[in-house]
Amino acid sequence: MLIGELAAQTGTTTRALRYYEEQGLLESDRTPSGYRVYSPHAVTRVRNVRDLLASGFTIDNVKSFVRYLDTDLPEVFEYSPSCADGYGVGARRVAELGEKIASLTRMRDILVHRMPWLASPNDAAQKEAA
Amino acid sequence: MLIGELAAQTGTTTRALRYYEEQGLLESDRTPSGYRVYSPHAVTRVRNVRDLLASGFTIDNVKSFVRYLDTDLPEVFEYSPSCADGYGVGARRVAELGEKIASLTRMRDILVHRMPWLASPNDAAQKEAA
DNA sequence: CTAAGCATTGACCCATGCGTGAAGGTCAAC
DNA sequence: GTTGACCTTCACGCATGGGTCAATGCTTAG
Repeated sequence: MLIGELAAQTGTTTRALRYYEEQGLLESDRTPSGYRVYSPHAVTRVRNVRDLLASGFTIDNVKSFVRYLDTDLPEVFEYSPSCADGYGVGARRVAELGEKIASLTRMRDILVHRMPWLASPNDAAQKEAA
Repeated sequence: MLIGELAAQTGTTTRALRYYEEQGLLESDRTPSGYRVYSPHAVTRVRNVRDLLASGFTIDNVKSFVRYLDTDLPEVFEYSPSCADGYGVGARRVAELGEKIASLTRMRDILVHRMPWLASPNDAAQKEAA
C-alpha cells in the first residue's frame, strides 16, 4: 500500500509517517519511481507508535521499544525480566513527567500565593484529583 | 550605568537584559559610541521582571504588567479594581498552568496504568504534595 | 493532451527564555 | 601602542511532533 492509504488506515498524516521513518521507527520499500510501499504489518507498527506516544512517551522513548512494535501491544505490561530495558525507559519517563508536574505545580502555587483571590476552584479540583 | 553593571546588580546576564529590551520591557539611552546606559530605576524594573518570571509568568504575561514595573512589587497582590487587567492575566496564567499540569498528570497516570510495577513512590509523594 | 490527485525531497515554522559563540568596535590603564 | 576588559549586532541552538508551504514528478481518467 502507498503512504496515503497507510495514513488513512492509521488515522494520521503522510507527514507524520515520513517523520516516523526519518526517526527509524518505520520502514518502507520503494517503487521504481520512488513511492513508498508498505506491507500490511506497517499498520500495526504505526498504531503501536501512536499508542505509545499517546501514553506519554516521546519519540526517543519509542525508539527503545522498536523491537516490540510489530505485534499488538498489551493494555497493561506484565513485569518480565526479558524487557528490563523497556521498563527502565518507562521508569525514567515517569520520573521526568513527575518532575515537570512538580515544577509547574510549584509555579502555580507561587502564583496563587501572590494572588490569593484566584485560588479556590482549581485548588479544590486538584486536591480531589490526587 | 552600563549593561554589565546592571547585570551584576540584578543577578542576571547581559544577554537577558538585551532580550528584555528587545521585548519592550526595558529602556536604555546610548553613549555616542552606542553603549547602553541605564538609570538607577532600571535595577527595580529588572528585578520586578525577574520576580514575575520566577512567579510563573511568561515574558508575554509580564508585558501586561509593564505599567507597574517601576515601583517595588508587593509580596502578595491585594485585590483592587484598578488593576483588573493584570488580574485577568494572572487568572489566565493559573488556568494555563493548571491545564498543563492536568495534561502531564493524565499522561503519567496512563503510563503508570500500563506499567503498574513502577507506581508507588512518586504516587505517594504526589498525593502528599496535593 | 491535459488536468486532477496522488507522490517525492527540502526546508522553514511553532513556543520559551535565554546560552553561546562569532566578528568586531571602545575605553582605560600601563 | 597595546593589552585586556568591556561593549556592539547578528544569528544559531535547545526540545517536541509534526504543520505547512514550495517546487517538482508520477499516474490515471477523461
